[in-house]
Amino acid sequence: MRRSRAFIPTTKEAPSDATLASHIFLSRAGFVSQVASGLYSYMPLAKRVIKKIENVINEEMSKAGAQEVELSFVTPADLWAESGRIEKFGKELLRFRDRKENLFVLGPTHEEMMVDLVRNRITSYKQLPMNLYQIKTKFRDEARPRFGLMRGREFIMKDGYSFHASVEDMDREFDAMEEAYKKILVRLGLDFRIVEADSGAIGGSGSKELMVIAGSGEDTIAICDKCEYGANIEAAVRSQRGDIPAAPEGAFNKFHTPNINSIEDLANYFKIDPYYTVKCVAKKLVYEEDSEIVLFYLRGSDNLQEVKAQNAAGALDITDVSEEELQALGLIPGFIGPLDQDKAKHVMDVELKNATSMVCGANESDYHYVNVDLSVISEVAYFYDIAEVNEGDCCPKCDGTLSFTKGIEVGHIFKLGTQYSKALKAEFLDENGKAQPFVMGTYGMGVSRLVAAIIEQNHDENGCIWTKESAPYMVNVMISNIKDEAQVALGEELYHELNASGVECILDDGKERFGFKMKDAELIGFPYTIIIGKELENGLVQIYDRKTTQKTDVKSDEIYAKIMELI
RNA sequence: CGGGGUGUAGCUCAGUAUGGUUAGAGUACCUGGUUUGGGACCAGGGGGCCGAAGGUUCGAGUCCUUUCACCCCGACCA
Repeated sequence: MRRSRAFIPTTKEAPSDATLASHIFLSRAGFVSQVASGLYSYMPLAKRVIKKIENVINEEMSKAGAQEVELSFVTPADLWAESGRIEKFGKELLRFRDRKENLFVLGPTHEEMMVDLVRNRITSYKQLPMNLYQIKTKFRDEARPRFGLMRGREFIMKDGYSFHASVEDMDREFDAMEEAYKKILVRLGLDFRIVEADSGAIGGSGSKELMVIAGSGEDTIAICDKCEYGANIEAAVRSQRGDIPAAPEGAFNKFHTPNINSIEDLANYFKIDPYYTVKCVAKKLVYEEDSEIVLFYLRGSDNLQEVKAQNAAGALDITDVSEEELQALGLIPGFIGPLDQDKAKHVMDVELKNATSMVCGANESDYHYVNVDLSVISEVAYFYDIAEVNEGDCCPKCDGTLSFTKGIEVGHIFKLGTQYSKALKAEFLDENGKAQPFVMGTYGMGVSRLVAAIIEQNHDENGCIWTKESAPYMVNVMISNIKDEAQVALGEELYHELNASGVECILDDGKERFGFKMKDAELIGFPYTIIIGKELENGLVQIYDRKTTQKTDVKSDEIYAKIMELI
């Protein structure tokens, strides 16, 4: 492609609302253009990158034995009613009626559609397993789209669904998909981590997220410094703490603790480690029909993980509670404790089971109990892992230490089980001629989000730095002075040679000056730019490596061989 | 969905408190010239229903009402 003919509208300034590097650079370099909230048009460069990513996905899916299909974007609302998700998905589902007044939704994900496709077509265990996927535009009417391509309403996603005769076979496929996804991200040149995730309300026996490591990521993940363990903070667990502080001594007693109503004050007052205090976090749990206040108890050194808390209570939602609401129940904020207390439901963190030498609220203003032995209630209390892991905690898989990092969720794989096949009555006959619902797995990967994630991880102050497998063009042949005939001649020759060799390249034949062309090349982020400039008089050209920003002199008659070697 | 903000040239923004020539700048674009290794310079030029609708007024980008869009914080996000 000739730069002079290409539709690559680069700009010096970014849209005022762009804050993320990917949003700024993809806009400035002429990859995308916003048309409405969460809606973007892809210009030629972006389209090329998307195709690159799709190719990698297609190749790896093909190797893994998955088959590509394409389901209609507009999906009948009936199917969503059948699975019950039309309610659950709520306003994110964009609904509309056709001229015959039939209700449709724009597909935000395609479980129902895929199950509908295979039901009554795959009818025997002999036809299983089956893995079908598509790469397609999705639409979710997000309450608040943001961050450019990272969280749009319309986005491109690869979504795959596998069908199995047994849980064991689904597990096997799940592992195979994890491997395939790993290969895709490795090929795209990304630094990522596969982490354990909260399965959420959708259920299923397990799920993992593929996180691209980037400071701008919206998810916090805990990773081990020694082994492969990694988990979303919502799901992260830890092993027993190694360096347990010395326990305070003394006998059970009730102490006057005037105005001591925070963990910090309490620990200071008794000169003990917060580890030996009991923290109470009150939350309102919302269920389908009603809601209630639940008290969550943890060690003072820990914080409540709300997703875990919500799961522990089996609730749909978890919200904050005001002091007034607590007082209305007869609870005294700052002095709530688990002993002799039945005003609200309790959930105790597993670490409190049989804990001794604890200080906790006495459910009486300005009083705490000390040296409490919680084994007295360990038989009857409800224990659940509700603590959020802290940085420095012990890895649950080895003796390493956990640390936090931010990640961008670019993939999510789920063990769905029979949830959808049961709801939609998608069954096959097993060896015994008995009807069974399909055991399913589902595997998603955000294609347009990957475009943004690549840039989040690979950019500098001057612009994009595309990885080799994702670059819209591998080589930019830059003629620095279009009026110099020798430069033009070599540029044209090289351009034709590279094209003939199947190298994707741009010939920068514009009339701009050197500095402008360099800034442009850096902004767009071609992995290599061949600078044909004034050194040509001495028989030299340069190769500019976008990643290292190094310029290397190469003899002009060796440049073709050299660049072919690099790419 | 709650709270806040902004809509003026392709883009980034002045101008709006106090209504009054022909609505501005930078950048981008076009023409001519100079320049040619880090977004260059000079001269000339095109480009606007001042988000939309209604109202007040002799007169509205500016005041009033309604409405739409976009953005930010939060909630939400199989």
